[in-house]
Amino acid sequence: MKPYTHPDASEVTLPAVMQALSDPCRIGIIRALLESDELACNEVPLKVAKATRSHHFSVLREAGLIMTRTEGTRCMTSVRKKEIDQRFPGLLDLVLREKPAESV
Amino acid sequence: MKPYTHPDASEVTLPAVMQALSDPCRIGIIRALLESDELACNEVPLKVAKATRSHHFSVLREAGLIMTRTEGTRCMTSVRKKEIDQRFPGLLDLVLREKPAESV
DNA sequence: ATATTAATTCGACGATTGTCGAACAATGGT
DNA sequence: ACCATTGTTCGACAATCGTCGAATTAATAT
Repeated sequence: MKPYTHPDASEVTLPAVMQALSDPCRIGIIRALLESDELACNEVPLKVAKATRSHHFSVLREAGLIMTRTEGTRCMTSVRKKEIDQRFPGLLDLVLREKPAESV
Repeated sequence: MKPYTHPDASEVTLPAVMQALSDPCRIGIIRALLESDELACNEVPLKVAKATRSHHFSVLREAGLIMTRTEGTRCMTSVRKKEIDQRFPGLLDLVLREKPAESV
C-alpha cells in the first residue's frame, strides 16, 4: 500500500513550484495531464527510465502540483488545477502556452 | 569594462525562467526591482555575501529576466518587463503577488 | 501458486547549485 | 598618485539534482 501524501494548498510555496517546473520533463508531464485530465504515470510519454519517471512525479506531488490516486496497480494522476489556479493564477496557463520540448 | 550580455527574448525558455525563479533570494530581487524600476545590485537588500549576490544577478540575467546597464562603478539593473510580459504573460504578476520571504 | 503489470525504493554516479572568502578590475573622488 | 566604492571572477566546499539499473512491493489475472 502506498499512502501518497499531498501538501495542503496553503503550504505550497512559489519557489518550490518554480523549482518543480524548472525541468522540461516535468513541464511535459503537467502539459500531458492538463490535456487529458487524468493519466496513469505510465501513460505519459517520456524518454526516461521508470525510476526517473517516478522521481519526477514525486517532485511534482511534493510541490503540490499534482494529485495521485491509486487504482489497482496503476497510479492515476491529475493536476490540482482548481487549487493551483487559485493560489497561483496564470501559472498553469504559462505551462500550457509553452510549446512542448522535442524530446523529454 | 564588463560587457553584460543579455539573451534575445526569443531564446528565453520556460524551464530556464522557472529555474531562475526557484530561489527565494532571486524572487526577492525581482520583487525589489519591480517595485523600484531600476536599482543598483547593491541597493537590493539581501543577506548574502557580495559574491553570492553577483551570482544571483548573473543567473537572472542569463535567464533573460533582467537587464543590466553600467553607470560609473554601479550596475543599474531593471526587469525586462515588457518582453517578459509578452513572452510569459502573468509570470511577473505571480512574483509580485507572492508575499516576500522573511529573510533572504 | 505463479506470472504479469505498475510503480516505488535503494544505492550509486556525475553534474549542477548556492554559498563564501579572497583576489581582481574599473570607475570616481580626494 | 592614492583610496574608496562597486562588482566580477576564481577556486573551493557541501548539498542537491537528474539519471539509471536492480531489487522490491502491491494488486490483478491466469
